[in-house]
Amino acid sequence: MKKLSFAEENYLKAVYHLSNAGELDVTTNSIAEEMDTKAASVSDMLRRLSEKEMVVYRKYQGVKISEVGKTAALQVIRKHRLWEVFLVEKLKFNWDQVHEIAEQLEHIKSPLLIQRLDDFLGHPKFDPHGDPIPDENGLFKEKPQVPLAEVEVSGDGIVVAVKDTNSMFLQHLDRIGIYLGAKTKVTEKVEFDGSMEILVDGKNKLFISKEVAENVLVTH
Amino acid sequence: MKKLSFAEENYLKAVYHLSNAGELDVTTNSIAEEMDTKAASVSDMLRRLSEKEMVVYRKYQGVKISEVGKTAALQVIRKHRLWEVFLVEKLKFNWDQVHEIAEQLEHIKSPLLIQRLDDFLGHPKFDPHGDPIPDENGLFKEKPQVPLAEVEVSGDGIVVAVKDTNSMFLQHLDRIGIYLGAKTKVTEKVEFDGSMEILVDGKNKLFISKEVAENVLVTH
DNA sequence: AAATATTTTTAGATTAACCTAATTTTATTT
DNA sequence: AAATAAAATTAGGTTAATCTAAAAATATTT
Repeated sequence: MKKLSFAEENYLKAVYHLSNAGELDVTTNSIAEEMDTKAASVSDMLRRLSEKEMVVYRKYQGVKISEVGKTAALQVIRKHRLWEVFLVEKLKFNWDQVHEIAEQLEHIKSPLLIQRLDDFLGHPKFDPHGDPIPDENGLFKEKPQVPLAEVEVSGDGIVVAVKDTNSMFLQHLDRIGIYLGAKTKVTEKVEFDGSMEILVDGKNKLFISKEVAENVLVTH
Repeated sequence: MKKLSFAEENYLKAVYHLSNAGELDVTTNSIAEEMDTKAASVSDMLRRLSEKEMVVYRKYQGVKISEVGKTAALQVIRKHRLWEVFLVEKLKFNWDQVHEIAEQLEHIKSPLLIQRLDDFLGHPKFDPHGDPIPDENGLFKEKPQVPLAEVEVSGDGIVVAVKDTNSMFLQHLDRIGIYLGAKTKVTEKVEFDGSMEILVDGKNKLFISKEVAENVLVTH
């Protein structure tokens, strides 16, 4: 596996994240939006990543990350998250200050460095945002997923799955603005009917019913 | 002062080093050799660095680093040396393993990161090879350093730096028992080949070649 | 199923950083 | 001081990564 450029690593990471760990196909436009570039640039890069067999690319049909690509993406993610731990635990940064710096540090190439850093940090399993840190083989434990209904008031979460997948329910989620990856904070819980008030992405206040709260799964 | 690319920073650093801290004019070929590129590439880059007023460039006459250029170079050198201290002191690397990794880390852009790293390391004044670490303003104190080769017979010294930092040389020093901080006494000098006999820490008698004697720097 | 809109790709430019080959300038010999 | 050698620059090309504008493919609406 020849080594990737910074740009290639960044695209791979974006594909990995948008595909929910490599499960779904990802569209050109969603990558362009995520990376703040133009669709034309994305098409170009996908062609190149495809030649290197990092993704499986069918024109006009979107991309899926390949097994090699997934391994490469996970190593970059591993480095990113280990550096974030370092910045918060050792250099006393706040968790909201570390992302930008880790975006740079994640591209440093030295397997030995990462091994030593991991040792130095005591083999942490989660980064300061609660995201799991893959090991040298790209394996990691997912945080347990809980229904929003079980989250305490003021508890944060990220929507990672839905229990019920019937389309009426999914359409309802679309309509009210709940989607995979959305950040949630429970702001109020109503005892008698199981409904709740939540804040989505720190800005959209929503009232959701017990039915919804029980079927939206978040990490916490 | 707009920010520089990795390549620009590397060229600036090379100019700074080759000019003996910005004193002398530097030739195109010497830069090409130092950086392992072609003279044509160097000319190209010098033109660009000159437009950015990082160097004073007169065609066919060589370059001198400008005041802004010197400041920029010193900040990169500061970062390089702080990261080297981190790698040796915290991550337990040997002094011959850190240069390559620090070459990458030195380009990370975040003044706050460097400030915090400096705090974390306890404001070291010298890197693992004995080279001084410039402060935020680019100032540093040099220890008066002389090559062992220039020390008189019966002259004492303490090893404070090495001129050559390639890892083969450093490993050789490790093997024969010369390290930063070692006390030296020149016991005999051989005229015809420049080799010498020294006593390390008052107990280990060593024969060292001219090459070694010229590349080990001591205070006296 | 046609028309329209949206998404994606291609075509063609641009910039940074490199290269080789040719040319120009400076230095060294004879 | 010519001739030759060495050093440096320019000319012109390449690659990665971007862009805008045009064309093509797919999706949606009427």
